[in-house]
Amino acid sequence: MSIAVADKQTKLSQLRDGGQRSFIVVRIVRLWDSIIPPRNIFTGIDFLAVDDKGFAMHGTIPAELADDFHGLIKEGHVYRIQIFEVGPRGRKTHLAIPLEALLYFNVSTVIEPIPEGIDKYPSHYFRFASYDDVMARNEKLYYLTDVIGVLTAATDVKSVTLNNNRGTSDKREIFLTLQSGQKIKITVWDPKIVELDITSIILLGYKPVLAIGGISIRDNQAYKQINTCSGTKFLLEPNLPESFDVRKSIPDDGKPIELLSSADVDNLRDYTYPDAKENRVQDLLYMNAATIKGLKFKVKGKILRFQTKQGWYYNSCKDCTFGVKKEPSGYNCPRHGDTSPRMNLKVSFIIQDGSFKLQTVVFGNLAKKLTGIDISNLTVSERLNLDQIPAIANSIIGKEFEFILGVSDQGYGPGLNFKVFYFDPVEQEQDISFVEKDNGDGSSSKDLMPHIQTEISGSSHGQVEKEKGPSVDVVPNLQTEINVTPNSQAQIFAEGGTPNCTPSASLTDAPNELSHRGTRSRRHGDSLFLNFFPFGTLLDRGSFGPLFFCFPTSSKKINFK
DNA sequence: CCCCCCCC
Repeated sequence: MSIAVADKQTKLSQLRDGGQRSFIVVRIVRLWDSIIPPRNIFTGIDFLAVDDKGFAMHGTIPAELADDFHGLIKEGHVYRIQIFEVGPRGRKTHLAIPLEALLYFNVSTVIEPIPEGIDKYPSHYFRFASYDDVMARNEKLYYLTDVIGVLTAATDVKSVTLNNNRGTSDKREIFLTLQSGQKIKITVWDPKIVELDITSIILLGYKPVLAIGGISIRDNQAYKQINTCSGTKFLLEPNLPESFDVRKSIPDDGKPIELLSSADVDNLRDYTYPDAKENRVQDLLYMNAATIKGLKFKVKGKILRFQTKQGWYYNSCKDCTFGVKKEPSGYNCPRHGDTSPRMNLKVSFIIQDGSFKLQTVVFGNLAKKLTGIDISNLTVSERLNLDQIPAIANSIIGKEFEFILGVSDQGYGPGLNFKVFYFDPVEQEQDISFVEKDNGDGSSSKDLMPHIQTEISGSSHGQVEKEKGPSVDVVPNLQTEINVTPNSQAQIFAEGGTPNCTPSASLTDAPNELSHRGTRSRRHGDSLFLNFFPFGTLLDRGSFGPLFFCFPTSSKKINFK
């Protein structure tokens, strides 16, 4: 096979929009099938390419050409690429880096591996965001976010029912402590769940440093929803300067990652409402409901009494929490159509701090935890007694709690009504408290990092922000790659370990790597996980049991504050 | 084909 020789090489930073006459030489540092959830639509093969100047570009191989190039391009390898196009993408979203111009393969593109003399090509490219960066970002940003931190905890896998009859999707929450000491919760969606092999990570026996490239951040009302997407890449114990910074700030405590119950985490708003402002009951009374909509507040108060004039439960759809009423045709849910009703707790109560009082409402499972009311255990007469709350609830009268509150439009009548998003009993003796470090600027790593990309001047794509320098790993092949082959769960390679611990042993070598195109056929090994860790039994506890426990040996009480 | 829950 003979390949026409383009006359000259161009560096990525010099590329202009349009068809390219010259060739480029780049390392493919990330490579993924771009798949849009929840219907798993395959839009093409995307990649992140870096040249020997440390300049990065997002590239894409259109879906029609994917089969032609699939076997020719592998993550971690360096290629000479000739005859391609440069330009923006129609839908500007989920790009790996803040650069609007992409590399586009076309039917004439020629790609040749460069086997030697490739040490100058960085093995990784990250632009790690600080906690404050993460909190400032949302779906308006067209590019994805990279983070690095210590992986401290993970939940079991839970199936989520999507809106608008779009089926279900599996998720697992993981918790990352960033260098500043602040924690973020990241939702890992199927099929990324198998790429972060939690079983193997537990077996490490310590909490590892984890770099994550390409997560998307959304504002979901007041809290940050941080999701994986098809472009997300996990790197365990990466050989990066930032790894050392993170480890220096967050020393190894010698314990494996914690396993949390997804049900509990869904009610844990310390993570999902990190911006909740501390306030007194008194402060909230002077606020304007219209202007604080969506905001969350952290307040302390005692439970004065219940308000049961409008009952302590409502009837909801059996499959969701929409309220349903009896119609001539039966019960009808806007989401699930014909349904049957079930009782759902909706408990209104007054909290007091000094002489100031606040009307609040708490729903569902959170209400069950707060009040101790278990609807399935009630007698018929208790259920029928709409204006008298079951006696067990009275045990919390007079008790003090810290609440996460937000204005509710589901309250009782006009005026300020607050919905409870989370509560935590205020106890005399605190057991173990997580000590949050003050939030420094988290930028010490910046000084150690080469600023290659930002030093490039006269780039034709002036969009690269000066926010952070790139993190460039110039020592390839030393970091542990997470093995993504579904049936090799127990394999995690140690630093500098096995010979197949090379970038090429990553995503593209998994035999069924492309099998999820347009399908939902892939299953992960969750049943194995659940067999190992019987969450249901361990976590079936009273209202105020330990929030978390550490598998497998200890069952300590931890207050996340 | 176009980026997933978290409602009441």
